[in-house]
Amino acid sequence: MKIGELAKKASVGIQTIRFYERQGLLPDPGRTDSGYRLFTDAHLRQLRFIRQAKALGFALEEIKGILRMRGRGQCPCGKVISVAEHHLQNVNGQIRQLENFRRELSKALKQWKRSGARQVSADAFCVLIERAMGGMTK
Amino acid sequence: MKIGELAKKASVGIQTIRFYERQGLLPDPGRTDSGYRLFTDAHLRQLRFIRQAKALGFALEEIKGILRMRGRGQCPCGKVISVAEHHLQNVNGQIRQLENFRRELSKALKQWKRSGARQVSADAFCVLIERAMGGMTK
DNA sequence: CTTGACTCTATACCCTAGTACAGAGTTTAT
DNA sequence: ATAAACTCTGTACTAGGGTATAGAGTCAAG
Repeated sequence: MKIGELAKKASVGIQTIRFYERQGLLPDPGRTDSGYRLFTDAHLRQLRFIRQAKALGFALEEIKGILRMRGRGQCPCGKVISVAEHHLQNVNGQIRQLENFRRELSKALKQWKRSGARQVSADAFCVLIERAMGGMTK
Repeated sequence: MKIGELAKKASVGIQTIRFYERQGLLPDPGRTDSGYRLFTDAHLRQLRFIRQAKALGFALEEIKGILRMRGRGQCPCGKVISVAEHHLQNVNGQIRQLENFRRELSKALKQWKRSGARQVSADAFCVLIERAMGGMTK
């Protein structure tokens, strides 16, 4: 398939595909005689994988590393695991922070709405954020 | 206090403080006769607030808006609330995604570790990410 | 009174992840 | 055969959030 079709199927822009190719995130597609890129379903799968991993918070560089390892078949070292574990740490931290914040925020929103919400100062909001951060490691 | 002391107390770089000042996130500090910035404890509190809000995922522009509202005392409109609600939506989505991913990832990590971990291919990791994304809205 | 640490402005640069545009060539539908 | 739609390369630009450097002035200790 040509680049436009791939872009549509993966819901990304054409420029983005060429950008990923330049960054080494997508393998060289074949070309027609006239130089048009010709992608396969494997490219589509990989492109979707990239977007998914990105949505989970992986940086393009990390994704590239993972793809490189995958390309070599079995991974002889614990690198995949350490990448995953590292990310898991971050994920845990983020979840804790966000949950804390959500709890405080939704509590405050309810109260504010009940009380007419006309007296909500941004100051109260700031205090809320400060409270929501309380007990955080970082 | 001078900029270096403030930087230390808030654990940010000196450049960052000047950057925030330029961006309108910190009010004009006073100056000595020779032009050195002189910050107060109020600046320190505000700077800490900025870092906290940032850690919660607010963009500098949003933080600026909140601070502007706080500066005007009471907020006459529901703007503070709508900022908060909007962010809460995002937070909920992020938490759901991350929890899903964490569950899958930690499960897989345990299995891999038990089984010697020498056979963990990056491919398995990719499959995991694909599974972790399953049932996601976006 | 000099040396080293600190601060000033201004400008430039970094990274991440794209997005846009110009100008040329190619394919497809009518 | 021609216009619309598509693709190519290369370059430049964007936004967000800083970080670095140069060259000059200032402050404190010995």
